[in-house]
Amino acid sequence: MEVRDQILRQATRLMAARGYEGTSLSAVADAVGVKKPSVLYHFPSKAELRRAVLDQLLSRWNDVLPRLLMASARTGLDKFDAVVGELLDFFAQDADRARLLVRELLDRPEDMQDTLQRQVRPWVDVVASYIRKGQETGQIRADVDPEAYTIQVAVTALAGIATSAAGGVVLGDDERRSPLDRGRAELVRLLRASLFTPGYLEHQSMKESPVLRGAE
Amino acid sequence: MEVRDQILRQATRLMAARGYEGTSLSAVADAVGVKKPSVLYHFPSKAELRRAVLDQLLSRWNDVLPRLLMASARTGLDKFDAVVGELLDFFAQDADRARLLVRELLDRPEDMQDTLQRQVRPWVDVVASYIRKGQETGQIRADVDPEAYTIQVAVTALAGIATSAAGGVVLGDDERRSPLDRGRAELVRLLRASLFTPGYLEHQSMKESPVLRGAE
DNA sequence: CCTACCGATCGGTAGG
DNA sequence: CCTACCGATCGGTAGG
Repeated sequence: MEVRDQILRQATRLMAARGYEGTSLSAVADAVGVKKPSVLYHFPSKAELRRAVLDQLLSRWNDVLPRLLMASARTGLDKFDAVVGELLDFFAQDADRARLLVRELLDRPEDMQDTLQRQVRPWVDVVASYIRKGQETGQIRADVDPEAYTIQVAVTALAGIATSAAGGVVLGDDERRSPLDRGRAELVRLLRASLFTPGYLEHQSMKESPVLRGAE
Repeated sequence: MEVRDQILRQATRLMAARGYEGTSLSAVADAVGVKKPSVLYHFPSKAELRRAVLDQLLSRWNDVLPRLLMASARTGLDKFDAVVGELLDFFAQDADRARLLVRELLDRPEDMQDTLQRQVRPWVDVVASYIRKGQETGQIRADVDPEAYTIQVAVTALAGIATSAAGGVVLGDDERRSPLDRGRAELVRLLRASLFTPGYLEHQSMKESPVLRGAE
């Protein structure tokens, strides 16, 4: 089992960096320290290896993200910033998987439709229902499209991480903050300012966010 | 010259859909209707073909985008929506090139750093200076980071188009609007609400946008 | 998990 | 712009 996990790890890393077509089974085998036929013993074909890598990615995110969001939603701090911050940190630390998912969306859009429908649609609905609660109590702007907003957050976070290796350099002349921090801070500001009503932002200063507490 | 242009067109289309490694010179030749050595007559290597495709992409965008932004900025309509709308339409109609650029950012992040620094950095500075003017007159929020906001708009627009073939399906059950229109409308709302000051948005209803007129 | 091997396809060249 | 060809590498198999 040790070798199988190593194959998955190295395949994820290599396919994230060079793409599926750009990653040979020999390259995966070399990275693990075995020969090519051993890779094909654990995964009967290259296509099956791709599927296993993607399955592991989605099951990991479906496992970790809910806990992470729940946990940060319970802290006493500014909850919106906490949740969005945790989300961005998670993607940033898991940059290889973020890149790999973007590649899959580009390589096989049709095949990914079913997968997204089953794996991420339920979570979009959960977040959207929180947004609707906030709209009923007047804390969230009435003109927010709950589902579209949620997807926008996910796509933006994903894209920001996936392209950060090259794109961060355009923001290059700030001495105090790294380009990544600067882009991240602006993204959090952008998402917050476009979600909450002006009155709510001014008077509450975002110290408490009933959007997330509403669920408890 | 006819064949050379056809090679560039088909290479752009194929590399956008399948990536550089997933696109063979034979596949490009077949799509054009010639044999592989003819492709290598016009472009001495596959790497040179890639470079030509990317060069054409960037020179086209550097040529078309400025005109497009200037033109839409002069109309009497809501200028912010016009400019952002034109930008999104342009990327949507040029989806192959948007996908290809995202792939290049993933495949060769280091090589793309120089290219971005030279080709897009100047435009980021131009847009950022307009935002600063809007901040001085109080129409744009003081806490907006001009450069980071501009890059965020570009990355988000690019990522939205590049992943729309697969991602649009998650927004699937609205009968009146297509998922793409819905995502697009929410993106425009999000960018607008996070840019302008609440007072300016309420009183002016965005009928005039001095942000862009400031340059005339 | 390995050695040895398979046909197919890759990018690229010679030569016209 | 073509035919003919090159060595290298690809995903995958046989057999142990």
